Amino acid sequence: MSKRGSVLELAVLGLLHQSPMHGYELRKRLSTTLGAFRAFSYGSLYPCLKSLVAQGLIVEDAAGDDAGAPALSGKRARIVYRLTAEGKERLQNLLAEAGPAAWEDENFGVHFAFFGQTDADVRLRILEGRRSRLEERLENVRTSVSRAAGRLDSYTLELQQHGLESVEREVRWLNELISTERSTASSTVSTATTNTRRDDPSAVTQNKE
Amino acid sequence: MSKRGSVLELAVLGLLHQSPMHGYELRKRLSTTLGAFRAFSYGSLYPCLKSLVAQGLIVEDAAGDDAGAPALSGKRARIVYRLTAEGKERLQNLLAEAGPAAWEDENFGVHFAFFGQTDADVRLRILEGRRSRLEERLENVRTSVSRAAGRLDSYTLELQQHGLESVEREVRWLNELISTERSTASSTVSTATTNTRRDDPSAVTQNKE
DNA sequence: GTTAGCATGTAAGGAGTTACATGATTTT
DNA sequence: AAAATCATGTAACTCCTTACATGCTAAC
Repeated sequence: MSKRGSVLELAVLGLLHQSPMHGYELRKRLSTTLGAFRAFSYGSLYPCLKSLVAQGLIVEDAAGDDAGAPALSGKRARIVYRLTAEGKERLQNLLAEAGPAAWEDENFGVHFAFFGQTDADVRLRILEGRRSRLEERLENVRTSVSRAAGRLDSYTLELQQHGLESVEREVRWLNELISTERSTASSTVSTATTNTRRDDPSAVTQNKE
Repeated sequence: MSKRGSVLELAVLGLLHQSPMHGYELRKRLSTTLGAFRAFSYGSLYPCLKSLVAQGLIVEDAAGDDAGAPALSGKRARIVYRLTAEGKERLQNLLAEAGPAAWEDENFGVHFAFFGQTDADVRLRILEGRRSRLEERLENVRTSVSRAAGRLDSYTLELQQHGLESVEREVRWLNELISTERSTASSTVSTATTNTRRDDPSAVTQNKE
Protein backbone atom coordinates (compact mmCIF):
# COMPACT_ATOMS: atom_id res chain seq x y z
CA MET A 1 0.00 0.00 0.00
CA SER A 2 0.88 3.70 -0.22
CA LYS A 3 2.05 4.48 -3.72
CA ARG A 4 4.98 6.59 -2.58
CA GLY A 5 6.22 6.91 -6.12
CA SER A 6 8.76 9.69 -6.18
CA VAL A 7 11.52 10.08 -8.69
CA LEU A 8 14.11 9.61 -6.03
CA GLU A 9 12.84 6.16 -5.27
CA LEU A 10 13.25 5.01 -8.83
CA ALA A 11 16.68 6.59 -9.04
CA VAL A 12 17.85 4.89 -5.86
CA LEU A 13 16.50 1.51 -6.83
CA GLY A 14 18.01 1.85 -10.27
CA LEU A 15 21.43 2.73 -8.95
CA LEU A 16 21.37 0.03 -6.29
CA HIS A 17 20.48 -2.47 -8.96
CA GLN A 18 23.71 -1.64 -10.73
CA SER A 19 25.64 -2.24 -7.53
CA PRO A 20 25.20 -1.99 -3.73
CA MET A 21 26.23 1.34 -2.27
CA HIS A 22 26.05 3.53 0.79
CA GLY A 23 24.13 6.78 0.96
CA TYR A 24 26.94 9.22 0.48
CA GLU A 25 28.14 7.63 -2.70
CA LEU A 26 24.59 7.18 -3.91
CA ARG A 27 24.16 10.91 -3.76
CA LYS A 28 27.27 11.56 -5.80
CA ARG A 29 26.21 9.06 -8.41
CA LEU A 30 22.83 10.70 -8.56
CA SER A 31 24.46 14.02 -9.35
CA THR A 32 26.67 12.66 -12.08
CA THR A 33 24.19 10.21 -13.57
CA LEU A 34 21.42 12.73 -13.82
CA GLY A 35 23.83 15.47 -14.79
CA ALA A 36 22.19 18.82 -15.15
CA PHE A 37 18.67 17.45 -14.87
CA ARG A 38 18.23 16.93 -11.18
CA ALA A 39 20.09 17.03 -7.91
CA PHE A 40 19.04 15.69 -4.55
CA SER A 41 20.13 16.65 -1.08
CA TYR A 42 20.85 14.36 1.84
CA GLY A 43 17.79 15.69 3.49
CA SER A 44 15.70 13.82 0.96
CA LEU A 45 18.00 10.90 0.25
CA TYR A 46 18.38 9.47 3.75
CA PRO A 47 14.68 9.58 4.59
CA CYS A 48 14.03 7.91 1.26
CA LEU A 49 16.45 5.11 2.10
CA LYS A 50 14.72 4.62 5.42
CA SER A 51 11.39 4.43 3.73
CA LEU A 52 12.68 1.89 1.24
CA VAL A 53 13.99 -0.24 4.06
CA ALA A 54 10.65 0.02 5.82
CA GLN A 55 8.97 -1.16 2.63
CA GLY A 56 11.32 -4.10 2.43
CA LEU A 57 12.68 -3.05 -0.94
CA ILE A 58 16.26 -2.67 0.21
CA VAL A 59 18.30 -3.94 3.17
CA GLU A 60 21.33 -2.66 5.01
CA ASP A 61 24.58 -4.57 4.85
CA ALA A 62 26.89 -3.64 7.70
CA ALA A 63 30.30 -3.17 6.06
CA GLY A 64 30.37 -4.40 2.53
CA ASP A 65 33.85 -3.97 1.04
CA ASP A 66 33.28 -6.84 -1.34
CA ALA A 67 32.19 -5.41 -4.65
CA GLY A 68 33.91 -2.56 -6.40
CA ALA A 69 36.31 -0.17 -4.76
CA PRO A 70 39.47 -1.85 -3.46
CA ALA A 71 41.14 1.37 -2.32
CA LEU A 72 38.75 1.71 0.63
CA SER A 73 39.66 -0.42 3.61
CA GLY A 74 38.10 -0.37 7.07
CA LYS A 75 36.14 2.84 7.39
CA ARG A 76 33.14 1.68 9.31
CA ALA A 77 29.94 3.62 10.03
CA ARG A 78 29.02 3.21 6.40
CA ILE A 79 25.77 1.49 5.66
CA VAL A 80 25.74 -0.34 2.39
CA TYR A 81 22.34 -0.89 0.86
CA ARG A 82 21.32 -3.53 -1.61
CA LEU A 83 18.09 -4.53 -3.31
CA THR A 84 15.89 -7.30 -2.03
CA ALA A 85 13.88 -9.54 -4.32
CA GLU A 86 10.90 -7.30 -3.74
CA GLY A 87 13.03 -4.29 -4.52
CA LYS A 88 14.00 -5.78 -7.85
CA GLU A 89 10.41 -6.53 -8.61
CA ARG A 90 9.40 -3.02 -7.68
CA LEU A 91 12.10 -1.60 -9.89
CA GLN A 92 10.87 -3.66 -12.81
CA ASN A 93 7.37 -2.33 -12.28
CA LEU A 94 8.58 1.24 -12.13
CA LEU A 95 10.64 0.76 -15.26
CA ALA A 96 7.65 -0.73 -17.04
CA GLU A 97 5.69 2.48 -16.44
CA ALA A 98 5.10 3.91 -19.86
CA GLY A 99 2.42 6.48 -18.98
CA PRO A 100 2.61 10.24 -18.47
CA ALA A 101 4.37 9.74 -15.16
CA ALA A 102 7.36 8.52 -17.11
CA TRP A 103 7.62 11.37 -19.58
CA GLU A 104 6.87 14.47 -17.57
CA ASP A 105 9.74 16.91 -17.14
CA GLU A 106 10.70 15.87 -13.64
CA ASN A 107 10.64 12.16 -14.33
CA PHE A 108 11.70 11.70 -17.89
CA GLY A 109 15.41 12.13 -17.26
CA VAL A 110 15.46 9.53 -14.54
CA HIS A 111 13.51 7.02 -16.57
CA PHE A 112 15.78 7.63 -19.52
CA ALA A 113 18.89 7.17 -17.42
CA PHE A 114 17.81 3.60 -16.74
CA PHE A 115 16.74 2.74 -20.26
CA GLY A 116 19.50 0.17 -20.26
CA GLN A 117 17.34 -1.89 -17.90
CA THR A 118 14.07 -1.11 -19.67
CA ASP A 119 12.23 -3.17 -22.25
CA ALA A 120 12.56 -1.97 -25.81
CA ASP A 121 8.85 -1.46 -26.33
CA VAL A 122 8.53 0.57 -23.14
CA ARG A 123 11.47 2.71 -24.18
CA LEU A 124 9.76 3.47 -27.44
CA ARG A 125 6.47 4.35 -25.84
CA ILE A 126 8.11 6.68 -23.35
CA LEU A 127 10.08 8.44 -26.07
CA GLU A 128 6.98 8.86 -28.19
CA GLY A 129 4.92 9.99 -25.25
CA ARG A 130 7.43 12.64 -24.38
CA ARG A 131 7.63 13.78 -27.95
CA SER A 132 3.90 14.25 -28.30
CA ARG A 133 3.87 16.03 -24.94
CA LEU A 134 6.48 18.48 -26.21
CA GLU A 135 4.74 18.94 -29.53
CA GLU A 136 1.54 19.77 -27.74
CA ARG A 137 3.43 22.35 -25.72
CA LEU A 138 4.98 23.79 -28.88
CA GLU A 139 1.56 24.36 -30.37
CA ASN A 140 0.28 26.09 -27.27
CA VAL A 141 3.21 28.44 -27.14
CA ARG A 142 3.16 29.14 -30.86
CA THR A 143 -0.50 30.07 -30.94
CA SER A 144 -0.26 32.20 -27.82
CA VAL A 145 2.77 33.98 -29.21
CA SER A 146 1.05 34.74 -32.48
CA ARG A 147 -2.05 35.88 -30.60
CA ALA A 148 -0.03 38.17 -28.38
CA ALA A 149 1.90 39.37 -31.44
CA GLY A 150 3.33 42.81 -30.81
CA ARG A 151 1.90 43.33 -27.35
CA LEU A 152 4.98 41.84 -25.67
CA ASP A 153 8.24 43.56 -24.90
CA SER A 154 11.41 42.31 -26.49
CA TYR A 155 12.70 40.43 -23.45
CA THR A 156 9.57 38.39 -23.02
CA LEU A 157 9.66 37.57 -26.69
CA GLU A 158 13.31 36.64 -26.50
CA LEU A 159 12.56 34.30 -23.61
CA GLN A 160 9.73 32.62 -25.44
CA GLN A 161 11.83 32.29 -28.55
CA HIS A 162 14.62 30.66 -26.59
CA GLY A 163 12.21 28.32 -24.84
CA LEU A 164 10.63 27.40 -28.13
CA GLU A 165 13.95 26.56 -29.70
CA SER A 166 14.96 24.50 -26.69
CA VAL A 167 11.85 22.41 -26.99
CA GLU A 168 12.27 22.07 -30.74
CA ARG A 169 15.78 20.89 -30.15
CA GLU A 170 14.61 18.25 -27.73
CA VAL A 171 12.02 17.06 -30.22
CA ARG A 172 14.72 16.61 -32.85
CA TRP A 173 16.77 14.68 -30.32
CA LEU A 174 13.82 12.44 -29.58
CA ASN A 175 13.24 11.89 -33.28
CA GLU A 176 16.74 10.59 -33.68
CA LEU A 177 16.45 8.36 -30.67
CA ILE A 178 13.15 6.97 -31.83
CA SER A 179 14.37 6.11 -35.28
CA THR A 180 17.44 4.48 -33.78
CA GLU A 181 15.23 2.46 -31.46
CA ARG A 182 13.04 1.41 -34.36
CA SER A 183 15.89 0.28 -36.56
CA THR A 184 17.56 -1.57 -33.70
CA ALA A 185 14.68 -3.92 -32.98
CA SER A 186 15.04 -6.81 -30.53
CA SER A 187 17.37 -5.41 -27.88
CA THR A 188 16.45 -6.52 -24.38
CA VAL A 189 14.31 -9.37 -23.21
CA SER A 190 10.70 -10.07 -24.05
CA THR A 191 10.04 -8.97 -27.56
CA ALA A 192 7.60 -11.82 -27.83
CA THR A 193 4.33 -12.68 -26.05
CA THR A 194 3.17 -9.06 -26.41
CA ASN A 195 4.14 -8.21 -22.86
CA THR A 196 1.02 -6.20 -22.12
CA ARG A 197 0.63 -5.98 -18.38
CA ARG A 198 -2.21 -3.47 -18.18
CA ASP A 199 -2.83 -3.64 -14.46
CA ASP A 200 -1.36 -0.20 -14.01
CA PRO A 201 -3.99 2.35 -12.99
CA SER A 202 -1.72 5.40 -13.11
CA ALA A 203 -1.29 5.10 -16.85
CA VAL A 204 -4.55 6.91 -17.49
CA THR A 205 -3.88 10.06 -15.51
CA GLN A 206 -5.26 12.63 -17.86
CA ASN A 207 -3.74 16.08 -17.61
CA LYS A 208 -6.36 18.62 -18.40
CA GLU A 209 -5.35 22.00 -19.76
CA MET B 1 8.74 41.23 7.92
CA SER B 2 8.65 37.65 6.63
CA LYS B 3 10.64 37.44 3.43
CA ARG B 4 8.06 35.35 1.60
CA GLY B 5 10.00 35.59 -1.63
CA SER B 6 8.62 33.03 -4.00
CA VAL B 7 8.81 33.18 -7.74
CA LEU B 8 5.08 33.43 -8.03
CA GLU B 9 5.02 36.62 -6.04
CA LEU B 10 7.44 38.33 -8.37
CA ALA B 11 5.57 37.07 -11.39
CA VAL B 12 2.24 38.34 -10.08
CA LEU B 13 3.59 41.72 -9.10
CA GLY B 14 5.33 42.04 -12.43
CA LEU B 15 2.23 41.24 -14.41
CA LEU B 16 0.01 43.46 -12.32
CA HIS B 17 2.45 46.29 -12.87
CA GLN B 18 1.86 45.98 -16.58
CA SER B 19 -1.88 46.22 -16.03
CA PRO B 20 -4.53 45.35 -13.43
CA MET B 21 -6.07 41.94 -13.85
CA HIS B 22 -8.18 39.27 -12.20
CA GLY B 23 -6.85 35.91 -11.11
CA TYR B 24 -8.06 33.78 -13.96
CA GLU B 25 -6.45 35.95 -16.57
CA LEU B 26 -3.33 36.29 -14.48
CA ARG B 27 -2.90 32.59 -14.64
CA LYS B 28 -3.22 32.48 -18.40
CA ARG B 29 -0.71 35.27 -18.77
CA LEU B 30 1.64 33.41 -16.50
CA SER B 31 1.48 30.40 -18.76
CA THR B 32 2.10 32.33 -21.93
CA THR B 33 4.63 34.80 -20.55
CA LEU B 34 6.76 32.13 -18.96
CA GLY B 35 6.16 29.79 -21.85
CA ALA B 36 7.71 26.42 -21.30
CA PHE B 37 9.62 27.46 -18.21
CA ARG B 38 7.00 27.34 -15.53
CA ALA B 39 3.31 26.87 -14.95
CA PHE B 40 1.25 27.58 -11.88
CA SER B 41 -2.05 26.20 -10.77
CA TYR B 42 -4.93 28.08 -9.20
CA GLY B 43 -4.21 26.27 -6.00
CA SER B 44 -1.08 28.35 -5.64
CA LEU B 45 -2.18 31.49 -7.41
CA TYR B 46 -5.23 32.39 -5.35
CA PRO B 47 -3.58 31.90 -1.97
CA CYS B 48 -0.70 33.98 -3.26
CA LEU B 49 -3.06 36.79 -4.19
CA LYS B 50 -4.60 36.64 -0.72
CA SER B 51 -1.20 36.83 0.85
CA LEU B 52 -0.25 39.80 -1.28
CA VAL B 53 -3.43 41.58 -0.24
CA ALA B 54 -2.68 40.81 3.41
CA GLN B 55 0.77 42.31 2.93
CA GLY B 56 -0.75 45.42 1.44
CA LEU B 57 1.09 45.00 -1.83
CA ILE B 58 -2.03 44.73 -3.95
CA VAL B 59 -5.70 45.68 -3.55
CA GLU B 60 -8.94 44.38 -4.97
CA ASP B 61 -10.98 46.52 -7.31
CA ALA B 62 -14.58 45.34 -7.53
CA ALA B 63 -15.44 45.31 -11.23
CA GLY B 64 -12.88 47.07 -13.36
CA ASP B 65 -13.92 47.03 -16.98
CA ASP B 66 -11.91 50.12 -17.68
CA ALA B 67 -8.63 49.00 -19.20
CA GLY B 68 -8.34 46.52 -22.02
CA ALA B 69 -11.04 44.13 -23.06
CA PRO B 70 -14.15 45.86 -24.42
CA ALA B 71 -15.87 42.63 -25.47
CA LEU B 72 -16.56 41.70 -21.86
CA SER B 73 -19.53 43.49 -20.37
CA GLY B 74 -21.17 42.78 -17.03
CA LYS B 75 -19.78 39.49 -15.83
CA ARG B 76 -19.45 40.19 -12.16
CA ALA B 77 -17.77 37.99 -9.55
CA ARG B 78 -14.41 38.93 -11.01
CA ILE B 79 -11.93 40.52 -8.68
CA VAL B 80 -9.50 42.81 -10.36
CA TYR B 81 -6.22 43.34 -8.56
CA ARG B 82 -3.83 46.25 -8.86
CA LEU B 83 -0.57 47.24 -7.23
CA THR B 84 -0.39 49.61 -4.30
CA ALA B 85 2.49 52.01 -3.80
CA GLU B 86 4.07 49.48 -1.48
CA GLY B 87 3.56 46.81 -4.09
CA LYS B 88 5.41 48.85 -6.64
CA GLU B 89 8.22 49.44 -4.21
CA ARG B 90 8.39 45.77 -3.42
CA LEU B 91 8.50 44.93 -7.10
CA GLN B 92 11.38 47.31 -7.60
CA ASN B 93 13.28 45.65 -4.78
CA LEU B 94 12.67 42.21 -6.18
CA LEU B 95 13.74 43.32 -9.63
CA ALA B 96 16.91 44.85 -8.16
CA GLU B 97 17.91 41.45 -6.81
CA ALA B 98 21.04 40.53 -8.69
CA GLY B 99 22.24 37.66 -6.49
CA PRO B 100 22.01 33.87 -6.92
CA ALA B 101 18.30 33.99 -6.13
CA ALA B 102 17.83 35.73 -9.46
CA TRP B 103 19.81 33.34 -11.63
CA GLU B 104 18.94 29.91 -10.33
CA ASP B 105 16.97 27.65 -12.64
CA GLU B 106 13.58 28.20 -11.05
CA ASN B 107 13.88 31.97 -10.84
CA PHE B 108 15.92 33.06 -13.79
CA GLY B 109 13.14 32.80 -16.33
CA VAL B 110 10.81 34.95 -14.29
CA HIS B 111 13.43 37.60 -13.64
CA PHE B 112 14.31 37.62 -17.30
CA ALA B 113 10.69 37.99 -18.34
CA PHE B 114 10.59 41.31 -16.52
CA PHE B 115 13.92 42.63 -17.73
CA GLY B 116 11.99 45.38 -19.45
CA GLN B 117 11.37 46.87 -16.01
CA THR B 118 14.85 46.14 -14.70
CA ASP B 119 17.87 48.42 -14.55
CA ALA B 120 20.49 47.80 -17.19
CA ASP B 121 23.28 47.11 -14.71
CA VAL B 122 21.16 44.60 -12.83
CA ARG B 123 20.27 42.87 -16.07
CA LEU B 124 23.91 42.51 -16.89
CA ARG B 125 24.81 41.13 -13.50
CA ILE B 126 22.04 38.57 -13.60
CA LEU B 127 23.03 37.42 -17.07
CA GLU B 128 26.65 37.11 -16.04
CA GLY B 129 25.75 35.38 -12.82
CA ARG B 130 23.71 32.82 -14.64
CA ARG B 131 26.43 32.29 -17.18
CA SER B 132 29.07 31.59 -14.59
CA ARG B 133 26.65 29.30 -12.79
CA LEU B 134 26.17 27.30 -15.95
CA GLU B 135 29.85 27.22 -16.72
CA GLU B 136 30.54 25.89 -13.29
CA ARG B 137 27.99 23.18 -13.92
CA LEU B 138 29.56 22.37 -17.26
CA GLU B 139 32.91 21.80 -15.62
CA ASN B 140 31.46 19.50 -13.01
CA VAL B 141 29.68 17.39 -15.56
CA ARG B 142 32.66 17.28 -17.91
CA THR B 143 35.08 16.10 -15.27
CA SER B 144 32.68 13.53 -13.88
CA VAL B 145 31.98 12.22 -17.35
CA SER B 146 35.66 11.86 -18.14
CA ARG B 147 36.25 10.18 -14.76
CA ALA B 148 33.42 7.75 -15.31
CA ALA B 149 34.67 7.20 -18.86
CA GLY B 150 33.50 3.83 -20.14
CA ARG B 151 31.78 2.66 -16.98
CA LEU B 152 28.46 4.09 -18.09
CA ASP B 153 25.95 2.54 -20.41
CA SER B 154 25.07 4.24 -23.65
CA TYR B 155 21.75 5.72 -22.48
CA THR B 156 23.25 7.42 -19.46
CA LEU B 157 25.97 8.82 -21.68
CA GLU B 158 23.44 9.98 -24.23
CA LEU B 159 21.51 11.76 -21.50
CA GLN B 160 24.58 13.51 -20.19
CA GLN B 161 25.63 14.48 -23.67
CA HIS B 162 22.24 15.98 -24.37
CA GLY B 163 22.24 17.84 -21.07
CA LEU B 164 25.70 19.14 -21.73
CA GLU B 165 24.73 20.45 -25.13
CA SER B 166 21.63 22.09 -23.74
CA VAL B 167 23.68 23.95 -21.20
CA GLU B 168 26.28 24.91 -23.77
CA ARG B 169 23.52 26.25 -25.94
CA GLU B 170 22.17 28.38 -23.15
CA VAL B 171 25.66 29.74 -22.50
CA ARG B 172 25.95 30.80 -26.12
CA TRP B 173 22.55 32.46 -25.84
CA LEU B 174 23.68 34.32 -22.74
CA ASN B 175 26.87 35.40 -24.48
CA GLU B 176 24.86 37.01 -27.24
CA LEU B 177 22.55 38.71 -24.80
CA ILE B 178 25.43 40.00 -22.75
CA SER B 179 27.25 41.48 -25.69
CA THR B 180 24.04 43.08 -26.87
CA GLU B 181 23.50 44.53 -23.43
CA ARG B 182 27.04 45.86 -23.37
CA SER B 183 26.88 47.51 -26.75
CA THR B 184 23.47 49.02 -25.99
CA ALA B 185 24.61 50.99 -22.96
CA SER B 186 22.26 53.49 -21.27
CA SER B 187 18.89 51.86 -21.67
CA THR B 188 16.74 52.34 -18.62
CA VAL B 189 17.12 54.83 -15.83
CA SER B 190 20.09 55.35 -13.58
CA THR B 191 23.19 54.72 -15.58
CA ALA B 192 24.92 57.37 -13.53
CA THR B 193 25.83 57.68 -9.84
CA THR B 194 26.99 54.04 -9.79
CA ASN B 195 23.71 52.83 -8.37
CA THR B 196 25.23 50.43 -5.81
CA ARG B 197 22.59 49.68 -3.23
CA ARG B 198 24.32 46.91 -1.30
CA ASP B 199 21.85 46.61 1.53
CA ASP B 200 20.73 43.24 0.24
CA PRO B 201 21.77 40.40 2.55
CA SER B 202 20.57 37.56 0.35
CA ALA B 203 23.14 38.40 -2.31
CA VAL B 204 25.86 36.45 -0.52
CA THR B 205 24.11 33.10 -0.26
CA GLN B 206 26.98 30.82 -1.10
CA ASN B 207 26.05 27.53 -2.63
CA LYS B 208 28.48 24.92 -1.42
CA GLU B 209 29.20 21.87 -3.53
C1' DG C 1 -31.04 22.13 -21.41
C1' DT C 2 -26.64 20.57 -21.21
C1' DT C 3 -21.95 20.89 -22.18
C1' DA C 4 -17.93 23.91 -22.16
C1' DG C 5 -15.52 27.65 -20.45
C1' DC C 6 -15.11 31.43 -17.04
C1' DA C 7 -14.14 32.49 -12.27
C1' DT C 8 -12.94 31.79 -7.38
C1' DG C 9 -11.63 29.36 -3.79
C1' DT C 10 -10.01 25.52 0.13
C1' DA C 11 -7.99 21.33 2.48
C1' DA C 12 -4.79 17.91 2.42
C1' DG C 13 -0.60 16.64 1.43
C1' DG C 14 3.56 15.34 -1.64
C1' DA C 15 8.26 16.17 -2.65
C1' DG C 16 12.15 18.08 -1.58
C1' DT C 17 15.28 21.87 0.68
C1' DT C 18 17.75 24.28 4.37
C1' DA C 19 19.90 24.39 8.34
C1' DC C 20 21.36 22.07 11.92
C1' DA C 21 23.72 18.33 14.69
C1' DT C 22 27.13 14.75 15.11
C1' DG C 23 31.14 12.19 14.63
C1' DA C 24 34.88 9.49 12.18
C1' DT C 25 38.85 9.69 8.95
C1' DT C 26 42.17 11.60 6.03
C1' DT C 27 45.05 15.23 4.54
C1' DT C 28 47.96 19.25 5.38
C1' DA D 1 46.22 19.64 15.75
C1' DA D 2 43.48 21.96 12.26
C1' DA D 3 40.97 21.68 8.18
C1' DA D 4 38.77 19.14 4.75
C1' DT D 5 36.00 15.50 3.42
C1' DC D 6 33.51 11.44 4.42
C1' DA D 7 29.28 9.86 6.40
C1' DT D 8 24.69 9.86 8.54
C1' DG D 9 20.89 11.80 10.09
C1' DT D 10 16.54 15.08 11.75
C1' DA D 11 13.10 18.99 12.24
C1' DA D 12 11.05 22.66 10.36
C1' DC D 13 9.65 24.54 6.59
C1' DT D 14 8.59 26.11 1.57
C1' DC D 15 6.43 25.80 -2.43
C1' DC D 16 3.40 24.01 -5.10
C1' DT D 17 -0.12 20.32 -6.72
C1' DT D 18 -4.27 17.58 -6.65
C1' DA D 19 -8.71 17.08 -5.91
C1' DC D 20 -12.58 18.94 -4.50
C1' DA D 21 -16.48 22.46 -4.03
C1' DT D 22 -19.13 26.15 -5.96
C1' DG D 23 -21.59 28.96 -9.16
C1' DC D 24 -22.10 31.85 -13.17
C1' DT D 25 -22.30 32.53 -18.28
C1' DA D 26 -21.92 31.40 -23.19
C1' DA D 27 -22.54 28.24 -26.89
C1' DC D 28 -24.62 24.30 -29.14
